[in-house]
Amino acid sequence: MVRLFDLNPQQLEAVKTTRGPVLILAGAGTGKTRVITMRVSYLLTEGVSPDKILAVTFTNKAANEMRERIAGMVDRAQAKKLTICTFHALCVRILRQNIGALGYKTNFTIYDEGDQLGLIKKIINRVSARDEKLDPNAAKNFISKAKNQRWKIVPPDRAETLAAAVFHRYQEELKNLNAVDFDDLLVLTVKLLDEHPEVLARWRSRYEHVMVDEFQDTNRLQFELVRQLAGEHRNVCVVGDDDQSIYGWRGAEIANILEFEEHFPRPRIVKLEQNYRSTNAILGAANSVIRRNPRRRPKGLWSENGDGEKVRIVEAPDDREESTLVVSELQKRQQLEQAGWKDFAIIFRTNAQSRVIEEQLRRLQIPYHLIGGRSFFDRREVKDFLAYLSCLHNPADDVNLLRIINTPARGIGSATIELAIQESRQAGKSVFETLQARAFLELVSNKTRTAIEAFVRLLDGHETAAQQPLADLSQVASRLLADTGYVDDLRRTCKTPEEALDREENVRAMVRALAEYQGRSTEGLAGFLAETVLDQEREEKKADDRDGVTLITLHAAKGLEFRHVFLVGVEEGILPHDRSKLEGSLDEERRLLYVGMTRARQSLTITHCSTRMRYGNASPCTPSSFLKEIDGRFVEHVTFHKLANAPASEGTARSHFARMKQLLSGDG
DNA sequence: CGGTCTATAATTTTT
DNA sequence: TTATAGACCG
Repeated sequence: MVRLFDLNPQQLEAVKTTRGPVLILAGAGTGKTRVITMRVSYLLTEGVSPDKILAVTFTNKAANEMRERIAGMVDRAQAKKLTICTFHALCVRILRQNIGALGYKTNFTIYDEGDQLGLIKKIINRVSARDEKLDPNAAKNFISKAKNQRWKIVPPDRAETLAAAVFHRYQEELKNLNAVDFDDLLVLTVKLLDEHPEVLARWRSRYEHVMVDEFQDTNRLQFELVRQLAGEHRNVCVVGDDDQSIYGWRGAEIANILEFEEHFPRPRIVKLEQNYRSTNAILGAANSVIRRNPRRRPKGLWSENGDGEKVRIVEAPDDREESTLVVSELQKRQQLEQAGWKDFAIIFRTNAQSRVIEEQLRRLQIPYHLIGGRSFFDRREVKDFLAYLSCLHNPADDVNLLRIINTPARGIGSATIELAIQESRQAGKSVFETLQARAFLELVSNKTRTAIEAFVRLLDGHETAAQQPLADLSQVASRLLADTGYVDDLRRTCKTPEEALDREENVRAMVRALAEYQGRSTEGLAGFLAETVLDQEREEKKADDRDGVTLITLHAAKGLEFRHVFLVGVEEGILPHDRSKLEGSLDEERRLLYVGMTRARQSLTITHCSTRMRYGNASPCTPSSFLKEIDGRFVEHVTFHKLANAPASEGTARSHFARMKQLLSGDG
């Protein structure tokens, strides 16, 4: 049953306002997730049919969590009928049914960013003259930005820039390949609903209530989609916090939340400001920083958790000393409070900062858990594996074919590949088809021809095996790996045996994932590939339940909380990052600091250095200008010397003392 | 063709 | 410092 009596008045209002547009401004730690799940349950008790409710999130993780929490509150059968998914998954669902109207086939494949880059490189080579060089990554960003702003695709003859020409070609090519990229999922869905009223009508009536989580992260297209789906009945409830908008560089439009009323007039606006996470010292400090941002919805977090210890700001001589200090402070606290390592997080702006800290933690044999960095799915061997599978599924997929055509090296070099691409373009055929064309084979040397023929036979054979109705796909995959000698090659090319072992294990994990998928689905290779592309949840589950200190970037830390937080490297140039000044996104950097600060429940320590090793040499550093903005009442400046020599810092000793007192008074 | 060497650049990363 | 992309030679 829905336990409404647990909610504070604002939360209650958010839950019970079920008609018309609602904007819930949910500050950090204000029980947002509870409000969303309760609201869904409440809708059900009001008699709304579960299949009329749509809840959209950004990540699969968030969607899964929401689903689980709701499942624990309501009838199982009802919970199953709710639509809880990411924007992208929703788009796939819509497109799989109706993309035909846009001239694509319903079995389109989804390109991830790697595939995208591969295609762009191919096009740049073709379009641009030798003297002109265009950075493929820059082109990719340009294309993504253009799509998210709903630019019209400019025909190449009228394109003012090379980038625009590449954009046009890219889009053409994608359609030929019957492929869509991540952005297209949104672009095409919005286009579809825009141009086909009958489709729009169908999806509009499908959902009577639309909820969106992390609304501050939506981009223009996502907002447009929400408007299309909810524009008529206007039962739309968006939840977010403009102060935690940190993905502007990815196209998130903070204006969506700031100017919500313009698109959904007269909404009910509910501010959740009571924080259940942190002490008032932490909240006061965080409030004083974020208040400086010009464009935001004013709000202030408060809590009933007491003042707590002051936020400590420490200056260290250099980054190495900084790590030593942070790690030893952390260790002291852990012992004093009998805390688990899981209670601690060290948060930084850039991944590179984690290195020195890791060294320190390793030296003291403190378990830790580094989040992010390179995603599992960005690993070379994982991508190769998926590319092989894609080729089995669809050999006409040039991008994936080119990825593995000479991996491991099998005697098909760049000159041959170049020639094959050219031929395939002239003949209007896929590269794989070209490789089998007599005309093409006559152009290459005997040796190369043999290599190509062997490659074609290899793919053909396994493709046939994979297409068998009852094929054991994981077995086909293992055999393919063996036949290509991929694993042997992996071992050979790795510098250290550990690396080889690690990579080998990654490949095995993919084979296992495929077996697991086949155990629960009948969608075959296509289904596995689509799911894998859209749910690249990192393989960190094992590490998750092990005890350990969390090392994490500010971005990745959003949404998490820790008892004790160390925010390191808070220096001008790092936070705010130098690049942000060029881009004029200082506000977003301030929000990053705000997000970092509000992760802490009990204690927050901010450190900065006088000198830092940057790219191999020492460079002087000054404290972040944001630090001056923190209200002095909540701060304690601790000198490095004092901290380094004291057996326990003042703050720690005080909290220890408080704890003792609590124990003695018998209510601890 | 395939390995090695040198130049270059360097946030953040939900799908 | 380090990763990676392109140039260069065997």
